[in-house]
Formats: sequence, structure tokens, C-alpha cells
Amino acid sequence: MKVLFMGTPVFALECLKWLHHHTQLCGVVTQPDKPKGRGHKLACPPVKEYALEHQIPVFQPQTLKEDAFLPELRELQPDLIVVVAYGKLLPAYVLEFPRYGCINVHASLLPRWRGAAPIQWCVMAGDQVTGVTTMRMDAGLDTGDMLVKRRLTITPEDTGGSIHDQLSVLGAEALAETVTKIDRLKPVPQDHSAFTYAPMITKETCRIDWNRPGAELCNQVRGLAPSPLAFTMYQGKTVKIGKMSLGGGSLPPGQIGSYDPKAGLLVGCKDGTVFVEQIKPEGKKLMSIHDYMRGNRFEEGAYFEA
RNA sequence: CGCGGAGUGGAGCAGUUCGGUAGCUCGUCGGGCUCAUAACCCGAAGGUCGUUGGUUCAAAUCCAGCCUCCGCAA
Repeated sequence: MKVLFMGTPVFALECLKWLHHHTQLCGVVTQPDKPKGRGHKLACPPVKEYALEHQIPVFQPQTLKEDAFLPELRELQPDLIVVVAYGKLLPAYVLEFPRYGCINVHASLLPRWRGAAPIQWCVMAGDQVTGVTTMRMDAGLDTGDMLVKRRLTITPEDTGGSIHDQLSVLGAEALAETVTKIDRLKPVPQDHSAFTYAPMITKETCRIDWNRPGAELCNQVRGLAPSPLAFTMYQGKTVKIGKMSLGGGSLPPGQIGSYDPKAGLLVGCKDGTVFVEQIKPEGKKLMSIHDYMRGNRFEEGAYFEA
């Protein structure tokens, strides 16, 4: 069976590897290189780097609209298209092209967290369980009939990063089962009334609103760690926060309280306080609040600004 | 050639403007005090100040290049 892979970020790599080792992979479609980072250097998507290393043909169409990718499809004649975090919706002519259709690996238990950033949102929402779902793609955004699910328990110590890493492996497992049993699996429609949406993470997603309850703030910080990290402002400068826990007592939202070498820096929120345990000041690396306080200071009584 | 910050013992920082003995808060190791301690006291080890070259009697500090890390913007 000839398989065409479509994907972009690191999350897609485990799936790509499995396909590379177990199927006849005829090509990889990924997003175009974009100027990124500090200079104006062009950055290759991780999927492209893997494909180049293993001499897999790479396609980077600017758009798929208007039959733009049809010539390549006719050339490659894939029997199956596997999509993992590609970053573009597929037009009908692509969805209908392969004999076995298009299947997608999505990093949530659908219909919960449809959309671009299911991993961060499930942690930010305080979910205690998540997983991956494979589905037959249709025209909607993550609305296809489901094939295989794998569940994963989220522990209080998990972060967006740790869940990402685990789900990328689970995703490959689910994909393996899906591809292996492709003609035997019976698609299960989603409960379309129960979906939630996980939009792309923006800067505003990462901004800390100290008027929210402490538990929600802790989850927000957890979900966005270790990247891109939640942030707040102190004296006009960005302070990213990598780890936070619930504190005791109460302070006005955003007000900085005492520093406890054991627990961290106390900060007020809507329903009490939280301890900031790990921060990343502008121009510095992520460090424990303990390290930071050895040579720097947060003025007690001052405020973090939204 | 997008804008900007930073590299100083194991950690976080000061010192750089106006060159002239390497400093602070911790950590580590040893000793002391204490019923005890993450507390306190005494002592010690540990740095070619990112790298290369230049100016100078003398460079962490001034000049030029390079490497690395990071924030913003995309």
C-alpha cells in the first residue's frame, strides 16, 4: 500500500517513523519553509528534516486549493493519505483521491478538543485524562468518524510538554493499529453535541490574568510549559513562569507577597494565592525562583501587571 | 542584513561609564555551637572574567571580529 504522509511539527515524527518503517511511503507533504527566529533564517519543519535524512520525497505546496496539488497526487498515486498536524485543511479533491481515503491522527479524545492545540488546552483545562484519536477525515475540522483511540492519564506533574511527548508515541501506536486494520475497523461517528474547541495558542493565551482562581492559573502555567510558557509583566518587563502551585492565605490579585525559600514567591490571585516556583526573565534561561532570588529581587507589595 | 538583552568560581548577580589587588548572596567541603536544625559562628577550596586579536606600563573594563544563549517582532 502506497502511503502519502502530511504533517509538520515534531509531534508528527513518531507517526512518520512508523510509516517509514512499515509501509511504502511515497512522499511527505509539509508546510513551506518560513523565515523564523532571530535573524531571518529559513526554518525547515521537523518533518522535512526527517524526510531529507531518509531520502523521502518532500513536497511543500504553498496551497492545496484550486487543484494545486492534483498533479503530484496523480504522479504519486497514494492508496492512503495519513495526516498528522499538517496545519492546513484538505480540499475535497485530496480527501477523495486515495482508495483508502485520508486518515488523521488527532491528539485528543474526540470530540473533545478539536482544533489546532488540543494538547495544551486539555492540560490548561485541568483534564485528568486525554489521549489520541484516529479518524476518517471529512470536510470539517476534526469532525470525521473515529477509528482508534488510546487513552492517557494526566497527572498533576504533567505539563503540556510531557503530554505532548507521550501522545506523540501513543499517536504512532494508534496509527499503526489503524493502518493495519484499515479494512476491518468500523468508523464511529462523533457525538457532535459534545465537542470542545482548542484554538491555536496565541500570545494572549499565555498572558496570566491574576483575577482568575489559583487552580486555573496553575493549570494554565502547566499546560503552556515548557514552551511557550505563560507570562506576566513586572516593571515593564516580561516574566515567563514555568511552574506554579497553590499557596495559602490571601493577597490582592497580582500583588507580590513574601518569598519562601522552600515554597517559592507568593502572589495573590482571585481566590487566594499561588507560589511561583520557576521563572524566565527577559534574556535569561528558565530558572528556579530560588536561583533567581539569589541575585535579583521582587519587591514585596509590588504588583505583577496583566 | 528586522529590533534588543546577556555570557564573571557549582547557581543567581555586582563590578565595565572615569582601565590599576576578583566582589555579593547562596551552594559545596572542614570545624564549632545546639537536644536539634534548612538557624547561627569560624575556616577552606573553587574563576585563563565566552573566544580571538588590537591599544596600553597595565584590560573583566577601551577597540575590532567571531561563537553561544535568550526576549521582542515575524
